[in-house]
Amino acid sequence: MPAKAPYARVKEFLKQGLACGHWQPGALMPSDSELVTQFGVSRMTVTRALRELQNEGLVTRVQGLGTYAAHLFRVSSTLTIRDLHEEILSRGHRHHAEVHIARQEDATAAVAAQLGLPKGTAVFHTLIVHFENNLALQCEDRYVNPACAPDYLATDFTQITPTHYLLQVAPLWEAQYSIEAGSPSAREARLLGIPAQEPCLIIVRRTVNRGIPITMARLVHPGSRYRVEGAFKP
Amino acid sequence: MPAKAPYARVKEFLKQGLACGHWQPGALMPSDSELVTQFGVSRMTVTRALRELQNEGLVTRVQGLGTYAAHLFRVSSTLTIRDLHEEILSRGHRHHAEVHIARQEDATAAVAAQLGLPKGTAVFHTLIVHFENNLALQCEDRYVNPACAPDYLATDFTQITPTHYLLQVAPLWEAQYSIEAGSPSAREARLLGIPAQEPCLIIVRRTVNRGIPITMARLVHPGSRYRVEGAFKP
DNA sequence: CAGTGGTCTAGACCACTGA
DNA sequence: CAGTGGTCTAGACCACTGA
Repeated sequence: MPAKAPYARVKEFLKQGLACGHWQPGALMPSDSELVTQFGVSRMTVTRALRELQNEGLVTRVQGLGTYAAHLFRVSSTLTIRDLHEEILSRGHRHHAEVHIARQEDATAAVAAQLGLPKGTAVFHTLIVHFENNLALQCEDRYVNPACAPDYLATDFTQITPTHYLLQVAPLWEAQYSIEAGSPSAREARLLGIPAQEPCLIIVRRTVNRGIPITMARLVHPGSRYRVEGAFKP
Repeated sequence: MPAKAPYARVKEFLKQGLACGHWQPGALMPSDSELVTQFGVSRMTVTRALRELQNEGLVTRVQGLGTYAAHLFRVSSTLTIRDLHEEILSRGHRHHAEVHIARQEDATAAVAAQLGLPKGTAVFHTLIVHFENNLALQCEDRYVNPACAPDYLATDFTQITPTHYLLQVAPLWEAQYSIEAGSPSAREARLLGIPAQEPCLIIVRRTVNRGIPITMARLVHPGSRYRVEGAFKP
């Protein structure tokens, strides 16, 4: 096992001090030059340790003032959103999809606004139900900006998920999403094969690439069959 | 406006190339030394740009081989979990809390297992309902490891939320959580003042500090009044 | 003014990979 | 072996803050 890198030792030292409360939130922490002296390393090394702590939200650095222990009232975590097909396969289960709608439509006012297009513009619309071991897991109602993916409707969605296809067409994404609990629409309940009053986990996601809206999707999951999990670490 | 820093220019250049598909996922990207030559900067500067792209999951670097465009099939995002009190105040609304339970109990087998304690150990239990402008927003059912917060029950929970208090006692957290849709229990429905069949967003969170479990909480929110939002960027 | 963090340079040594 | 990324050093100049 190789010795720990100096920047990692500095980082570890500071992290320990924060964890044991040696520096309370808001407290002034050692300056760069103090750490240089204390650890006998160059300033670049100290800087790297502190920049990583800053990126992790553990410290706040202010030019001219110093480095402060962060107020951890906002804890951020990494939530991984995966392609459903891949997620199901990784559990060792079978995935298949039923395509109920795959056509071009004139955008309603709401859809047009979300995709940044004039009302009435032709957009692609798909409605697909995804199954894990023959149990309905997700009803995916999606609109796509044709300018971003002109061949979208030529895809065989029983083989390739829209998410997978769109990631290939536009590899870099920005997105906003919301996660809420709600009731399925009558059609969604029928397609998912669940009672109309079953609570569902509903994710609404809007995706943008280089400022151009690509797609928006409403993903409805039976509450008893799906949940989002995550972890956060300091 | 100050000129953009050199490391930021290198990073921007690479990000653009990835966004426009110039480097497809898995493709070999320019080496450190090529970028040094191309941009006329020192290697530390190039390294910083690439390390940040690596931390963002956009590239993969392998010693001896090179830098590769990442496969973006997993997109990770930052989900911010905030202290509810702060969250409500930041919307300019009023927050108040009703404390229904605040006592010591003998841990059931399930609670003991989650907190890493023997069954029957004394633990702290609170049940608090949080209101935003007099509308119930969250029913918080929480168990706390007394070893981590011996004075927990002395807190006035109408003034200080358990989250806020525990963040002060143990500032650095690790946690696992799950988010799901479900029905409230009969008691939760009564406390929240909602129909028993209203879909709820349920967050279960277990928190650990330096390997020692601190607390576990079941947070139940009326689906019509609360949702989790987030964004991800490459 | 002295002290702070933000950033950069021009070198260096190392472990690693594949030819 | 030449080329790759991982990391470090010892300096430097700058913008910024508060005394």
